[in-house]
Amino acid sequence: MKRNTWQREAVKTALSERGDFVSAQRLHADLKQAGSTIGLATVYRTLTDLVSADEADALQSPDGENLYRACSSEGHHHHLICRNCGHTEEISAEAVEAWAATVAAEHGFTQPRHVVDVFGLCATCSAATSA
Amino acid sequence: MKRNTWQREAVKTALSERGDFVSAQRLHADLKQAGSTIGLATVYRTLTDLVSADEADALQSPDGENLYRACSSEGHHHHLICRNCGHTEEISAEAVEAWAATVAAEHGFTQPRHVVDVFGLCATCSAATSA
DNA sequence: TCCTTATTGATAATGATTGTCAATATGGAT
DNA sequence: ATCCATATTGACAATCATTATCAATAAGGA
Ligand SMILES: [Mn+2]
Ligand SMILES: [Mn+2]
Ligand SMILES: [Zn+2]
Ligand SMILES: [Zn+2]
Repeated sequence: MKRNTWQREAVKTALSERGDFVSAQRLHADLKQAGSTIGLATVYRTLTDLVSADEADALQSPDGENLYRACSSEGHHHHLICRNCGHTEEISAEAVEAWAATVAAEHGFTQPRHVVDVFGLCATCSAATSA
Repeated sequence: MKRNTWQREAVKTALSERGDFVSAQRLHADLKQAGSTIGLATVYRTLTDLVSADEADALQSPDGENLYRACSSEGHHHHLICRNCGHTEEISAEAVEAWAATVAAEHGFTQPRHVVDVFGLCATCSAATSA
């Protein structure tokens, strides 16, 4: 009984068009800027739903803000993020997935979740920095 | 001109005795519980300082709270954390280190850093939950 | 002991996120 | 097409961790 609303579509579209990680606050501000009357709470709810449905990925910025991104690849995966320009590339990490599950089990931990992100300087920013 | 205060010592001691990751809020509550008159702002300031001085490790819990821990081991390592009671076990992950470096290089990223933490329910909390 | 000023802590302010709830809109049933 | 039960929305308040203020205090060199 999941209903289709223009609000949900608006969030999905805005997220896809952007490509990089965005905060709920900023996405809402941009939507309003473009003339939308969508509410902030709805943006939060929709983003949370998208993450649950594996249609978007979330991560925490160093200052604690939650950032969201429309994922092109299906299923669980991780990210390689440029800490200078924010450019993001999706990466699979099967070896790490297995490792996380194994190490949790070995220590008697259940319901394991893992946070795996790689931050660095992308090729472009690396070149600019060394120049 | 860094001055030594009993407040700073109290935080360092409390953090060391605990061993696991704690939030500033909880550490402050425990200190007060034990009779200390230390202020909350001071706990926050001291923890931030300890991290800067590499005397403590910090990480973000899944719900966005900042957690701190007095680290015994010097080198780079990761953690297996109970998201219910905060119990922490240090884990080494050589395979993950290598993987992170490799995947970064493959995408042209330089100066790679990684965030790798596993959250779950420890054996004790798992038993309590299922009971 | 004196004095400069780093440090403290009660309190207010900030800011992201979540809860509330009456009004609205969706989609299946009639 | 019309009804209707209820999922969804959005303005607003509430929560909660963290930070900023700033007057009072105390560390430690002179
Ligand atoms: Mn992704
Ligand atoms: Mn550690
Ligand atoms: Zn870049
Ligand atoms: Zn536990």
